[in-house]
Amino acid sequence: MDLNSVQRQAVEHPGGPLLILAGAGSGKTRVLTGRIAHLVRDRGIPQGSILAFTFTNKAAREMKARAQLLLGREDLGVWLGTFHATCVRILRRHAELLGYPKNFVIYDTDDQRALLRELLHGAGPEDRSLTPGGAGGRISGLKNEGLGPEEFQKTAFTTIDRKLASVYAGYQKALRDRGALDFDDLIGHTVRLFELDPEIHRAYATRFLHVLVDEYQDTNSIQFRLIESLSRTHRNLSVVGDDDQSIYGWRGADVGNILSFEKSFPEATVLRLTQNYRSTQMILRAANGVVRHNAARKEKELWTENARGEPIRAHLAEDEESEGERMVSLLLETRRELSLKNRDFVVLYRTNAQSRAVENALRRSGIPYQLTGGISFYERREVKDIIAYLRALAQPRDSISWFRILNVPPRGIGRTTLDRLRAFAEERGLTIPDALEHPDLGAAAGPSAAKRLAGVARLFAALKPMATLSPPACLAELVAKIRYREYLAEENPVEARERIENVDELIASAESYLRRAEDPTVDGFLAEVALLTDVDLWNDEGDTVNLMTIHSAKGLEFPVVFVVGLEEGLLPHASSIDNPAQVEEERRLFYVALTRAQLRVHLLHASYRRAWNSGTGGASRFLHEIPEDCLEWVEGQPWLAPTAASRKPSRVGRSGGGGGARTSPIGVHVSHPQFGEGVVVACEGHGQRAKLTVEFRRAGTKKILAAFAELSHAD
DNA sequence: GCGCGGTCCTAGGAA
DNA sequence: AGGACCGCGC
Repeated sequence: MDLNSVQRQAVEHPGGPLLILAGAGSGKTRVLTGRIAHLVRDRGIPQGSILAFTFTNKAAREMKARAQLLLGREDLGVWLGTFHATCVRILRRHAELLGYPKNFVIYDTDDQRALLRELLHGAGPEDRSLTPGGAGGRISGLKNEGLGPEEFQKTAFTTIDRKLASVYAGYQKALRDRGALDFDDLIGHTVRLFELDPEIHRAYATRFLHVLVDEYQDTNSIQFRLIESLSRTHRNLSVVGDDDQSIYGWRGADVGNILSFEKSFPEATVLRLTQNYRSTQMILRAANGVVRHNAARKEKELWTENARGEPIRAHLAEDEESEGERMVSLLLETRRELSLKNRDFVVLYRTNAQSRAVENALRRSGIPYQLTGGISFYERREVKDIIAYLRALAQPRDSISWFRILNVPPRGIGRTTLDRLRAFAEERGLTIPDALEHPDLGAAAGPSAAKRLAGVARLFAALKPMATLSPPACLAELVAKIRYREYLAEENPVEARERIENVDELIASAESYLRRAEDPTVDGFLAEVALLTDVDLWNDEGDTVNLMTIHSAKGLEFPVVFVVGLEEGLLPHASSIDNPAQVEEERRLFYVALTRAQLRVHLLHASYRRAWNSGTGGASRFLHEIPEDCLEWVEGQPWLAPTAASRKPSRVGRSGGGGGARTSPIGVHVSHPQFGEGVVVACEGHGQRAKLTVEFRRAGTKKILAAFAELSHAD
C-alpha cells in the first residue's frame, strides 16, 4: 500500500489516543482501513477485538470491503458499523436487563411523532404550546446531551419546560410499553447500560482492544461518552476527523469533541494529513480561502501535487428554472469536452426543495439522474404500511404500527372503533392483538363494529405464523394475504403502478438482506431498514447524474461538481444568518461542497426565486470569499437561450421522481409493563445499580436493572 | 363509517 | 406548495 509518511505514522501508531486531523481528500479511509489491517496483521490483534464506528452504512461497507481486500479474508470479524447499528447489536443481547424485549422495535421520526401526537392529544384540551415535531426535536436534543427525563426535570423552570419534562417522561414510558426505542435511545441506553452495570461494561471494554472513529467531528456528547467509556481501560482510541467539515451541529454534534481531544486525552498523539489527493490546486486554493474566514478552527492548509486546474466559475441565472437549464447546458458541454459520463457529475444544493427545478431541467433534456435523500424509499406510504405489518407481527406491543394497519386496506373500521379499541386495550393492559381476541371487546365496540373487528382478528391470526418465515417470504405472503396490490390498484389507478413497484422493490430488498446477513431474521431486517441512511441507497453502478444535498455528499467525490442556489438565504441559509456560529457552519458546508470536486466546480445562483423558497438575497457572501484568481464570473448570457415555453409558467409534470424504582425488598410482588406480574426473588447491588431477579408469571425469570425497571407494586 | 373539501401548518440538514 | 387534520354531509 502506498502511503505518505504521515499516513504511515497514523497506520502504524503503536497505541494510546490518536487524533488524526484529516483534511478533505487526504486519504483518511485509506488510513483507517490500513490501520485495521496493520493491527490485525502486524500486531496480532484478533479481528473481533477491533471496534470501528462510522456515520453511514455505506462508509462501513466500503471500509469493510477495503479491509477485507488487505487482509484477504472472506469474513471480517472486525466490529465495523454505524453508531446506531453497533448499539443495536449490543442492546439486542442485553435489552431485557433494561426492561425491553430482545426484539425491541426502532421508532423513526415519523413513529416518534405519531406517538407524541397521541400523548399530547390525550393530555387534555387544545394546547398548542408543544407540537409533536417540536417536542420530538427537543427530546432528541436532550437525549443527545445525555439528559434523561428526571435530570431534565430538575432544570426545567419555565412553564413550557415543565410541560416538556412531563411529556418526555410520559414518552419514555410509552416507548417502553410498546417495546420500542427511538434513534437516540439506541445510543443513550447503551451508555446507561455500561454506566449501570459494571460487569457488562467490563466485558465490552476488555473485549475490544482498539476503538476507531471516523468523522469524529460529527460526534455528539452522548456518542463521546460511548466512545470514552469503551476505550477507558486500554485508551487505544484512534479518531479521524476534520473540524472544517463539521456540519451536523444542528443534531447535537459538538466540534468541541475534536477541538478538545487533547484535553480529554492529554497523552494523545496528533497527526495532520494535509496533502490532498483529490482536487486541483485551484479548487483547493478556493476552498482554503473560504474556510479561512472561520474563527473557530484549527489552523491548517491543504495542498496538492495535482494539476493546477481551472478557476471555479460562477453563473448568474434569471430564476431557478433557468438555473437548472444553465446547469444542464454546462453539463453537456463539460461532458463532451472532458469525455465524461453522467455519473461523473453531481448537483449539490442546500435544501431538498431545490431539487425539483434541477430535476425538471434534467428530465426535459432526457438526462438520467439519481436523487439521493428527500422522501426516501422507506418513507413512502406503501412501504411504511407493509413495514408496519411486519413490525406489528414481530412486536405485538408496537401499538403505533397496529393502529396504522388496522384499517389498511379499508375494513370499515373507523375512528370511533379505533378509539374504543385503544381504550379497551389500555384499561386492561392488553396488546392490540390480545384485545382483538378478547371476548368482551365485542360488547365494548358495539354489534356492527364487533363483527368487523372479529374479521380483522381472524385475518391477523392467519398472518401470525408468517413471522417465522424468512423476511422476503414473510413479506410476499403478507402482501398477497391482505390483497395489498389489489387495494393499491383500486384506490388510485394512476399511482398504483409506481406504488406496486415499490412494494416489489421492498420484497427484493428483503431478498438481498437474506443473502447478505449472517443471521437473517425479520427483526434484523426491520432494524436494517430503520437504520439505513439516504446515502446508503445511492448506487454508483448506473450512469446517472447525481443529485443530493451537501450534507449527503460528505465523504463522496466527483470529477465535476455543480452547486446551485449560492445565495444569501439559501447558503448561508436564512435560519442561520443572524448567528455567527451558525454562519460558520454554513461556511463549512460550502467548504464540503467545494472539496467534493476533482476537476471542475460550477457555482450557480439566480436573481429571482419563488418566494417560499427562501432564497435570493443576492449572491452568497461565500462567493466573495473565494480568492479572486480562483474565480471567474460568467454573468448573463445563457448558453441555451430559454425558450418561451420553458420560461413561462408551464411548470412541468408532477414531481414523483423524486421510576427510578427503589431497591425492592425480596419477595415483593411487582408488575412490569413489558413482562407482566412477578415476584422479586433476588437483588444484587443497591440503589440505581441494583440488579433484580424477578420471576414473572408469564415471561419467566428475568434480570432487570433497577434504574430502568419502572416496576410498580402489584396487588 | 366514509369521503370530500376546506383549513391550517410547515417549509433545513438526518440516523 | 403539499400534506395532515377537521368537520360536515351522506
